[in-house]
Amino acid sequence: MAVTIKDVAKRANVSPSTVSRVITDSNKISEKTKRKVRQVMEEMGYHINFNARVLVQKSTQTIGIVMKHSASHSLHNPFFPEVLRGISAFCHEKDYSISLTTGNSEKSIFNEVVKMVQGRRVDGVIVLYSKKDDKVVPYLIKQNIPFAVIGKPLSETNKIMYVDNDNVQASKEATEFLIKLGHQRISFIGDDPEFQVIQDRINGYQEALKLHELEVTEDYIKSFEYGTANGKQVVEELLSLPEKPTAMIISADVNALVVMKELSKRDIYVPKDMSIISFNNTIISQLSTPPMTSIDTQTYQLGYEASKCVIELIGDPEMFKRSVIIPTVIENRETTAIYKGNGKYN
Amino acid sequence: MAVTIKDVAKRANVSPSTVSRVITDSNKISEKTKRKVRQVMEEMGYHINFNARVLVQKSTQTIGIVMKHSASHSLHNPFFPEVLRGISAFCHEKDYSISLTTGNSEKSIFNEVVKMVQGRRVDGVIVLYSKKDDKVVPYLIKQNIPFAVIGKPLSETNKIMYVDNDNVQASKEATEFLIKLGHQRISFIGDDPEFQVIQDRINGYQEALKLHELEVTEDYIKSFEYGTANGKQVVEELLSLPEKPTAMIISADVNALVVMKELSKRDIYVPKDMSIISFNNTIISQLSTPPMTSIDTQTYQLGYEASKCVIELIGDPEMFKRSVIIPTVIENRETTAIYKGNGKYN
DNA sequence: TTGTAAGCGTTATCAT
DNA sequence: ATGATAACGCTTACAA
Repeated sequence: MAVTIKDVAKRANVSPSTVSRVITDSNKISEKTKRKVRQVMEEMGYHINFNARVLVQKSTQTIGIVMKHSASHSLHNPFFPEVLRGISAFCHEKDYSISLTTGNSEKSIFNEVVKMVQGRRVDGVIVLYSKKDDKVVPYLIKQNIPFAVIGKPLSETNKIMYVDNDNVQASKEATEFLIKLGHQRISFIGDDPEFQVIQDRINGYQEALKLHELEVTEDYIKSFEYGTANGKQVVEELLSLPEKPTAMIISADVNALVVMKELSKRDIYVPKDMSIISFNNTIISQLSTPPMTSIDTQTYQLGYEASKCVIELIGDPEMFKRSVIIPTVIENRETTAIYKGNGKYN
Repeated sequence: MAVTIKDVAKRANVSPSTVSRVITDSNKISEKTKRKVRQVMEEMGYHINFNARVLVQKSTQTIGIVMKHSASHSLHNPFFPEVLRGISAFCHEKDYSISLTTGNSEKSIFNEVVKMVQGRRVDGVIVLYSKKDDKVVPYLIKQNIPFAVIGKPLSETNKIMYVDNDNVQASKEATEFLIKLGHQRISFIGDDPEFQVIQDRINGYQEALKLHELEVTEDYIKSFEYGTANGKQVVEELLSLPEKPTAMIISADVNALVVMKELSKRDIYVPKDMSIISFNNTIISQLSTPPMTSIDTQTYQLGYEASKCVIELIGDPEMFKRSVIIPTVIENRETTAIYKGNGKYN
């Protein structure tokens, strides 16, 4: 059996409460006693039992991270490690631990969240997505537990702390970037359209088109998820259109890579025949051939700010529910080119 | 204040222990009582306080995951999400939670491990690396807590559960694969040589060379870490050698990507002028241009088996300390070609 | 089958 | 500045 506070107390000839006070470095304990007790703790190899402390203090110093349904999905996307890195960094600064959901369906993840929250295993939660008809966020509101969302919540935005890019704006800028290069037939390829981030980006894309009096063609808006065969299909559909697009905005750089591969199979060269802008600017877009023009969403920062939000909220549950917008920047690399009308099919 | 077992007991006109027994679905409680108690729990919105249970049962149903020093390093490598996915999958099956280290130095990670273990926050631990002079593993042995290592431990292998590929063999096979294609000047590029996995792969590489009576040239053995400028330097050094290599084995596909980029800058074509085999077969090697010939280390499986090991070990701490070797397979893609002597510099 | 009561290892309150 | 004692919310002998 492990050494407890009582064992230490006995050996140091003090009471358990004194030992406890030494642990928290209370200023009501004399330096002399502190030294003595600390020495005994050292000798006996004492270490605090975290669970006992949690039970009485009701603070776990742990935050739970809720991934998208299908951890697999989340974990396949290089977005995840990067956001986790940001979360992790701030948690480390504040000495918080991180607990991860493991489920692979919406339902099992929801159950885990309930277990985390009701089981008092976490002091706060970060939800890594925002999705239509999602039950997690409403549940967290109801439970009144500190949480932050990465992405833009669909409702009650005033009651929710969230960290997001201005995806509408970012996508609008990406579109305008292409328009300024002379492109008129621009396609938008998302991943799962159920997530708000995709909706926002579609909106920004459409706004830009309208602003420049270009037609909004539903046929140009596609989506597929990495890992399915649909990448190929999407490319085929787009290329079989009578008016083929000359540029694409692709909402995740993994997907952009898939598209580029499919294009190259068909001898369509990027950026000569097709311009591409991807989102996220992960290592993938930096190292692809050719390196991608990509919207840097500053994923690390997204994570960092999110954990900052929750941890502050834990400290003051009544605090003003601010939301944080992380700026995006276009990394102009080599997958975008001026439209010259001399591409494969113009 | 949350609803406790006592509140439920009172309302259901039973004793707290009865409620407790209903929670654990004890077979000594009548169906009738169970139904009644469950209904009251439902009505009152009861949910178990996990920490209280942990305190008495001494089981947290949580495993801790120890990343390489610098979470950033770990998290930048697509190996990590994949191994986590495997760990996560088995943990989910067994209803275990996952807790992550957040530190970014060897020292801070070690402290976190101590906190996890001594603070009784985890029942077991998975160490995601094996490294010379690492303090974590010896500590875990000393504490006698169930743990598993992903990678080959440097000593006391009989006392340690570990899951690994046969990296010596895998690297040997990779080398022989290239030799059979006619290559004689083969370079090996690792990442951090402090990790055992790199040592093993270097050994396998050298074994193969010797077996085929090829010279082992120290100048051909290089290493660099992603994120540093050293990738460029390594390529430059290799290319300035009087006897330039015609093939490379690169110990992580992110690094391979960096090398390929540097080669392409110098108009050296893969595989025409240079053959490349990478390790890990992540999405990166699958989608690179050209797609890489890569050793699939079955990272997911590595994670899955590791969590299986710890969780079994938690169930039976005296169990035989087996080790699991996950087979590797060469994915033959387009970065390797027969050596024809007509490359850039032959 | 159910209840009583002790105990898990802390911290917090109230004395001293 | 320190000690005694009662929580915290649960499980588990032991008793009934």
